[in-house]
This record gives sequence, structure tokens and C-alpha cells, in this order.
Amino acid sequence: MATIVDVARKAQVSPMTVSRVINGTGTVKEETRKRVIEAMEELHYYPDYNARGLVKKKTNLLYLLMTDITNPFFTTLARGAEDQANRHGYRLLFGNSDESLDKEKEYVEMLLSTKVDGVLFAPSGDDSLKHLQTLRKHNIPFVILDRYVPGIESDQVLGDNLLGARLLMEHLIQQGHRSIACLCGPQHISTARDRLKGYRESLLLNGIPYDSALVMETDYKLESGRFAMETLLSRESYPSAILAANNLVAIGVIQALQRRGFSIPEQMRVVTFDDLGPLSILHPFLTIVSQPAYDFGSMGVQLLLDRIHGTGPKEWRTIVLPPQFIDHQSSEKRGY
Amino acid sequence: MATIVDVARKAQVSPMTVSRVINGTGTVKEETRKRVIEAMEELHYYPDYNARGLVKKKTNLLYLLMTDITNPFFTTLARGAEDQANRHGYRLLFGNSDESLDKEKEYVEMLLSTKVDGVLFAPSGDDSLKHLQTLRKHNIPFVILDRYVPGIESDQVLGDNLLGARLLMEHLIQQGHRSIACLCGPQHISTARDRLKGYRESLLLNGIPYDSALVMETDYKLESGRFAMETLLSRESYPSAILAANNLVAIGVIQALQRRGFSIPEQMRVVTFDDLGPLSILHPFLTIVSQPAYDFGSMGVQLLLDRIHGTGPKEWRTIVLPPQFIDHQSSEKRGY
DNA sequence: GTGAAAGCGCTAACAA
DNA sequence: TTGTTAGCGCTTTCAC
Repeated sequence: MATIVDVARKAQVSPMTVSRVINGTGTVKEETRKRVIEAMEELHYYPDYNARGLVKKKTNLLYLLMTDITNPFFTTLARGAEDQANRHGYRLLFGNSDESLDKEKEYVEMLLSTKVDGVLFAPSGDDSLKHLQTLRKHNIPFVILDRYVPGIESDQVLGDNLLGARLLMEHLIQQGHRSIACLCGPQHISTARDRLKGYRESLLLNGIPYDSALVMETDYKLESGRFAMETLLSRESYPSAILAANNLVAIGVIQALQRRGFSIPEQMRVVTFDDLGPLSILHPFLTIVSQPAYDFGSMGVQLLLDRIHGTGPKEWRTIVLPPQFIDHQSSEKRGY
Repeated sequence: MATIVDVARKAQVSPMTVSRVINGTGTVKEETRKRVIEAMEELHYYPDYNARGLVKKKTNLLYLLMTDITNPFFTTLARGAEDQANRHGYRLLFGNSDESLDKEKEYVEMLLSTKVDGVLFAPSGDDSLKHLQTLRKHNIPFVILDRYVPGIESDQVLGDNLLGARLLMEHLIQQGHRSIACLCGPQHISTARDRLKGYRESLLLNGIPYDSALVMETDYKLESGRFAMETLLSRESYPSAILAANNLVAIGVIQALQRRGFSIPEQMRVVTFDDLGPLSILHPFLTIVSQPAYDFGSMGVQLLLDRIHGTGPKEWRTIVLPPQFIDHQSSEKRGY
């Protein structure tokens, strides 16, 4: 716990000179420099970032607020963000709101007391608006990730969920499916709305009537998918394919199907969004529109740093990352 | 960015009184209290944790250093740690060393400048010793997670990998397998050593000769498993079952098998350690010894806080969490 | 090329 | 019950 004063004393200079050596600012005679460095090493000195932050009003800390740390989409995103942050000399803090607005609120308040330089914010839903407004009011730069929030402008990194849904639907329809269920995700989240919209548009475009009985609102968790699928299976007749709200919901769906002895994809086709991380390899029966999760993270950090440093344009920027269609069954990959 | 002085001025009291209100320390007249709280709200005041930490020498920050954030074992562990930390008024920082000693070193140095109250440390291997010694020298409390490191004593939360390996082996041997390959993981990591040891012991106990050709050292990543399996399959004869170093290696193994058209588990049995998170549901062909990842995190935080606060015994404590045998094939679960 | 003084936002210790 | 003083570890500013 040596401080800058200890080092200064040992090197027989003023604390200010030590500070200059540490930060490489100002001018220091080579000889003094050496003495200082030696002293730092002998005392195992490490500068206190907090003390520095206090005076510089800059912490070199970024915060990543995710909605579900167990979802491979977000862990991959986190890696992208971390790599990019470290590359620019920033440290990255993570938090996990667990798709809960209340938890999100706690994180935001904690954030206000933590003095981070910026925030990567994956909103839990449209109601996150007030939290974002709070950040804005406190002049904390942020970038919205994955889900846009009506009512606020900001830098954003989003996916094209409308297109994603349509790619999946076209695929199913081309294969002859006409009765396709949509487990459509929470409608207070933009991604879920867009995916449902894509579903409806594809039906319309292909002259397939919309059947509200085939559309069920789920949340973005596994159990929800299982439950919805069980409900579908309890009816007299069921669809031949399922558009699942996201990867976790899809797994719930598959679980329900397996329990009922369905073989996939022969008896039921399942398609969904977002990869399963390293495990996707094992799922030949899943057709997926994958989002470049790593890029979500690294580009998010890029936008955020541009905003913090004032590099980049003044206007808000929205980056839309294209989905990638992956038919694990045929191993065929196409970018869009 | 209102400060405590702004609030004091607005409430017509001294900063010290505001501080007392914020922290609930000392005594403040109810009337003054109200005035202060009102002022805080009007100014949207949030205390600066860093400034507080500077004087209190206590940040209420814990750090979790993982080796692989994409491994479901660690994301689940992280959730356990986070929940427990928040429950006690601590914030949790994450970092990801990516199984790399060099990256780990960078994190440790960053840590020394970040002034956290304690560290949950999942070592990248035996060579992490020096990093742990650095923390010790700087009086930063830590708890070792998952992998022990010869040469240092500490609070620890570990699994029983020897037993885990033997459970898996007994299972295979009971099913009649005699030729079992061991993709044994990096031998500079305690978990890998113990698993290999369990493998050998089981062979011995069952009178099966040890065949070094069946043992291959891998790391803990997917590609490594795939490569090892491909090597095995390129030989004239191959084993009937694989004990894979961990979950990711197992996936690599399965991938290699699928590419060669093997059906699992009929033509090749694969068993391994650690669950696949939500996805394990989908893998009826995997037999797994699972570790209670969530408890690794929450108990780790518990030990750490005991150490920080001086509650709990003076001696180092090692908690060994029992493995759980899960045969996804038979859906049978038994605790040990 | 180097140092002294002041202050970042907060709280411990003492005084009133 | 409240306020004053000093100082946490560092950097900014200005002087030498």
C-alpha cells in the first residue's frame, strides 16, 4: 500500500515528479526518472485509480449491463466489449439485470454512485426509458445494445430482427410449411415486436392467413418456451413448425417436444434467433438466424468511446448488424 | 453531479450532517434529516463511492476472475457470486483470463490499482502461484475457486474431481467398457490432474491395464477436444468410450464423431464434467458429473466476506462441493 | 526540470 | 445535535 508520497521520499523527489513519471507527462530528467522507477519497483507501488479518478473526473471504467448472463449471446457480446475496452485502456464492469426492470433500476442507481465513464446498456424493455433518461440527465454517455427503446435517441447497436424473422419464415415456407406457430417473446421488447412483425409480413407476402391461435407471447426464458409448446401440443391439431422467440425459448420448445416423443426436425421444425455459443455445433436440427454477438460488444464500445472522447460525429449513430442465416442441418452459411 | 457540499448548502447544514444522514451514523434531528433528504432529492444527489472509498479504505467491490466466460460453468458461478455479493451490499466486478497466464497477470496488476476489497480467483493453472502471492503480499484477501494451486494456502471452494472421474469411470466400466480413452486436460491444472488420477485409479481397481496410447493431454477448449478425437479416430483401432476433460472438450469430441458419422452413444460413449447450462437438456447422449456451479460462486463470496470482516475462523477453510452424477440418458440424478 | 499549494468528494476525530 | 479541521492519494496550476 505504498503511496506516491512514499515513492517520492524514497527517490528524493517531490510527489509531483513521481506523478509525471507515472503518467509520462511533463519533462523529467532521465536520471531522476530512473531513480523514481527504481523506487516504485522496490516499494511495489501501484497507483490508486480511484484517487486519480477523483481529481481527473475520469475513471477509465465502462459498464456493461446485460439482461441475461447465461445466454450465450450476451457472454459472447461481453467478450467483444471486454476485448475492445481493454484495447483502449478501459476496464469493463459487468452487471446482469436478469430481464427485470427492478433489478435494472438498482443497477442504474449503483451506477450513478460508481462514476463510470460510460455505459453499454441492454434494456430490459420499453420501460427502461426512465432509466436511460436518468443516465442522460446525469450526463453519463451510453450506448443502447440489442433492443431499442421508443422515446429516446442515442447511439445504438441493433440487429435486424424484422429481416431475421423473414429469413426464417421464408425458409420454412419454401419447405412447404403453412401452419407455423410464433412464440413471439415479450411485446414490450423491441426485438420481440420486430420478430412478430416479420412473422406477420411473411405470412401476408405468401398468402397464408394469420391465425391468432398460433401466436403465443412468451418471455425470453427456457421455461416459457417449454410451457408454450406444451400448451400447443395439448390441442387437437398443431402446427408443423415453430418460430421461437429466441435461443433459450427454442430449447424449451425442443425439450417439450422430446418429452412428447417428437422427432425433430421430422415431426416438427424449430427455427430461432441467436446462436447457442460453442454448443450450436451439436444441433443439426436447429435452423438459426444468428447475430454477430461479438461485434455487438466491440462496436458498442467503439461508439461509446467515440462519444466519450468527442471523436466521431455529433449526431446519434445507429449501427444495424446484419443477421446470418445458418441452417445447421445443411451446414450452409450465408451472410446478408 | 451534485456533491455533498451542494446538498449541505441547500439544506443549510454542514456537509458532515449530510454525511451522517446518508450513512445513518451519529445523531441527526428528525427535522434536519428531512431537510437534508429533500435537498438530496431535489439535486438528484448520489454519493461518490470512490471518494468514500478513498477515506474509508473500503470500496465494497469484489472481483471475480474467471478463466472462461463462455463456459456455462463460469456464467452460473458468476450468478451465484453476484447474488451473494449484492445480498451483502457488495458490488461484483468480473474479468476473464481466457485460460491465459499472461492475461491473468494483466488482470492482477489492474486489480492492485483498483482497490477492491477481495478477489474470487479461478487460477489459470499452477503457475498462477506468483499472482496469488502478489495479492497476498498486498494484503488483498482472496478465495481460490475450482482449481487449487500447490504452494499457497488460502480459503478455497473446490470440487471433488477425483471422485467425479471415478463415478464416470465406474459407470462406463459397469456398462462393459474396457477400452476407455482419457482426454485428460492440461496437467498444470489441478482439476485435470485429479481427473486423470481418478481415471487411473478406476482402471487399477477394475484390473484394466493402463494404456498410455489412450491418454491424450488436451486443453480445456473445444478445438482441442475435436483434434484429439480426430487423432484417435485416425488410428487402426479405437476405444469404445471417451472420458473428456471438460464440457467444452466433450463437445469437440462429439463434433469430431459426428463428422465421421458415428452415432452416439451407440458407437461411442462420451462422458465428462460440468453441465452445459440450459442446454444440457438437449443432450441425452451425454453422461455428466456436474458440479454445483452456482454454489461455487455464492460460497466463495461467503468465505471471502468472512475473511474480510474477520467473522469466521482464523484458519484457512477449504470447502469441497460434491459432484452430482447425471445420466442424461436415463434422466436419473443422484447426489454424492 | 522540479516543487509547493490547493483541491477532487468524502468521512474520522474531535470540539462546541 | 451539529460543525470544524484535517486528510485519504492523486493531479492541476503556477511558480521557480
